[in-house]
Amino acid sequence: MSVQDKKLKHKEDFRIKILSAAKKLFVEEGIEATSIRKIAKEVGISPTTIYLYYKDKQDIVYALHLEGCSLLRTQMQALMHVDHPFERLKAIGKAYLSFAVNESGYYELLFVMKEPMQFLADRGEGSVWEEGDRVFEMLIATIKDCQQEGFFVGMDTQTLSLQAWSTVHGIASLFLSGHLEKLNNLLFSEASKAEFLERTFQLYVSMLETIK
Amino acid sequence: MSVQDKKLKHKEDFRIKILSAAKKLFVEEGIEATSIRKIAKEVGISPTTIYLYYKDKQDIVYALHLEGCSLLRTQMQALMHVDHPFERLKAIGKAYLSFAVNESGYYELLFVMKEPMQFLADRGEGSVWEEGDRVFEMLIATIKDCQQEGFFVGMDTQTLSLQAWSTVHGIASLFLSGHLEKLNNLLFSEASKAEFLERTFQLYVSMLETIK
DNA sequence: TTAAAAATATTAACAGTGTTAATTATCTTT
DNA sequence: AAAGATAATTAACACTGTTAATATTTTTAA
Repeated sequence: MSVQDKKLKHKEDFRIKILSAAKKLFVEEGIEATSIRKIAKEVGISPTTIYLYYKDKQDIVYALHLEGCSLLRTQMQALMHVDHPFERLKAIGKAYLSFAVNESGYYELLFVMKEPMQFLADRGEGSVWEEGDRVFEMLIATIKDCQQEGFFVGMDTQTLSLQAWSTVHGIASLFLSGHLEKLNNLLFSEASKAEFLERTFQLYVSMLETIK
Repeated sequence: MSVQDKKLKHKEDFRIKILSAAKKLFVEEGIEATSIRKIAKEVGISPTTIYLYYKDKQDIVYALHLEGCSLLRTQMQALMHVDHPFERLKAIGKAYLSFAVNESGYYELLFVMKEPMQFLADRGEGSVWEEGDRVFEMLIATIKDCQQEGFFVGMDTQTLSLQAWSTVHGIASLFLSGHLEKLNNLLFSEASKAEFLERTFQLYVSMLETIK
C-alpha cells in the first residue's frame, strides 16, 4: 500500500469514526444536543480537528442523512419483491411509517430538518437530492406497476406518488413533532398512540382501493 | 386607574412590545436567527429585561405561536359560512395551504417546530393544545356536516379529519422544508412550484369525491 | 541519518447563544 | 424626604460553531 493510499485510508477512517460518534450522540441525546465539541470529545480528538475531515457541521449532518437514506432504501428494497403491486404499495407505506417510528432521529434528518436540503442548495442551484430520489423512485415504480394492473387509471403518476408520500409523511411528522399528542380532540391513551398512524394509514389505503 | 392596574397595563404593554419585536425579526430574518439579544436591541432594552416579562425563549416562541393560531383561525372562520359542507371542506383545505405558503414563518411555528408542543409538555403531562384544538375542531365539524349530507358514510369522523389534515400538512411541510425542490423526479420549474401543492391537493379532493 | 517540507493536530480566540446572580436605578408608599 | 418595593441593568457562566496561529508529527529529499 502506497503512502498516498494510506493517507486516503486514514482520512476515510477518521471520517467514519467522526460520523459514528456523531450518530451515537444524536441517537442518545438528540440531534439538537449534538455539538461539534461533544463529537470531538467522543472521538477523543480536538474540536478543530473535525474540520480537517468535514467542511462544517452541515457537512456532518448531511453525511449522517446519507446513512439514514441508505438504511431506509435497504428496508424498502426488501419489499420490492412483493409480486402484486398494490400489496407492494401497502407494504412500502407501512415500512415508511415503521421507519419514522423506529428510526425517528433519522426520519427527522431525512424529511423534517432543512439542513440537508440547505446543504444541497449551497452546493449549487441545480443540485439534486439523489439519495432521496432513489427512494422516491421506488414509490413511483410501484405506482406505475399498479396502473399497469388497472389501478388509478388515467391519473398522473407523479402527482399520485407525491400525494401518497405526502399522506404518510404528514401523519408521521405530526406524530413525531408531538402535535397529535397535545390535541384534545384525539384524546388518545398511551396504548393507542401508534394505532393512530395505523388507522389513518388504513383509511388512506381503503380510499385508494375505492378509487381503484 | 389604580396603581396596580397601571402596573398590569405596563406589564402587558411590554409583553406586546417584545412580542411584536420578535415577530418583526422572525419575519425579516427567520426564526432561527432571532435571538433574545436581537429582540432586546429591537425593543431598546437590555437582554435580561426580557426575562421579567417572559419566562424564557420558549415562552416567547409559544406566545408567537398563539398569534399565528388566531390568524389561521380567523382566516378559516371566514369560510365557515360556506353552505355546502363539501365545498366548505375544499375551501378550508385551500385556505390552509395558502396560510402555509403566505405565512410560512407562522406555519413552521404552528405545525413543524417542536418548541410550542414542548412548552405544553413542560407545563404538565395532561396539558392540551387548546388553540390548535379550536382550529382542528372546525375541520371535524365540517367533515361531520359532510357526513350528514351523505358523504363519507360509515367512516370514522376523527380518523377522516386527521387524515385530511395529514394530507395537506404533508405536502405543505415537504414544500416548505425544501425537499420537493431538490427532488429530481419532480423536476419542476420555478413557475410550477406552487402548482405542485395545487395538483396534489386537487388529486386528494377528487379522491374524496370518488369515495363520496 | 539528518534537514527541509508537508501534513496533521492542537491551543487560543472570536463572535455569538440562552440564562442567572448581583448590582444599580427608578418609582411607590409611608 | 426616607424607606421599601419594583424594575432594569451590568457582569458573568457555560455553552455554541468556526477561524487563525501555533505546535507536533510524518513524509520527503539530500
